[in-house]
Amino acid sequence: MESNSLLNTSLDLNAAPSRFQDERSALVDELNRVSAENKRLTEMLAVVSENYNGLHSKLMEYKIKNPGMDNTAASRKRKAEINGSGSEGSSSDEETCKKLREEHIKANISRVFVKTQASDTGLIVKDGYQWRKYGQKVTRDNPCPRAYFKCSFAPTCPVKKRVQRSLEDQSVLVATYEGEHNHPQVSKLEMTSGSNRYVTLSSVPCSNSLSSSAPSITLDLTRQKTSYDVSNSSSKVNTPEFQQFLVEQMASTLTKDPSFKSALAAAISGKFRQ
DNA sequence: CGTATTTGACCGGCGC
DNA sequence: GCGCCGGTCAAATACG
Repeated sequence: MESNSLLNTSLDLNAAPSRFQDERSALVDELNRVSAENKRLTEMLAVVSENYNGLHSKLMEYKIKNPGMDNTAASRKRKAEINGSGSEGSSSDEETCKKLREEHIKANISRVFVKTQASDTGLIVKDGYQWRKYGQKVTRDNPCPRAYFKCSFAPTCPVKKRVQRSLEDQSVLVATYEGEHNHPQVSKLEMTSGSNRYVTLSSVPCSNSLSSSAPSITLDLTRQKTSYDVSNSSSKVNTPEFQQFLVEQMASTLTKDPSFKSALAAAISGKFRQ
């Protein structure tokens, strides 16, 4: 709103032609509209995050109170292990520790939806870490092959990831991370540069730590260059008005993008399922 | 030549 | 016990 008045002031001083004036007022209207939309979406996201955090903490409480009540496919194995060791009653401390470690790694599973360009057919998700591919498989539920990666620091770093194209939107890559890195990122540069421009839509962590389960949406703004080329107007880009305009336009573009909406919906429904 | 990727073989868990 | 399926291994191949 502040930028609005600023724009109007400069408009009067310059006594611009009416066509230019119309263009400006249209842009200001658009700016106001996307500001409102952005505000609304931010509020919605805050509500969703709040609900998720509440549900997640309740789920964790419930799991602690009722171990073994989890009926997901992933936990069936664990359940069998618990039952098996219970009936035998002879598992050593070493085995128990190993199982606990494995469980801890399995608990730190997070899913990340990554929007790629339509022309990008690879299964590479640049996340700042270095990965070594060790397998690829076509699964039953999805005709797109699933790629298996291990962290390059393995076996020191036990983290694995699976990358597969989304069944609903094949331009969206679904990366499933297993475990936590015990070393810093190899290159942060890889996350923001390179031939691919990614929009990391959402991470859906399900670790036991609440602090790490806070929802995050990371936008790679390099993508916007295609729509809003500012390379020839470097004198304008430093003004707060223009920067806000850019931010608003980026937000507007994302909210209008149907694939963004579908991926966001998938991420939110994923959170609720968990 | 060393390293990364590909791809068919193999293994273990699970349901019937 | 058998077959299916997802995950992993490791030899072959590609690449710089």
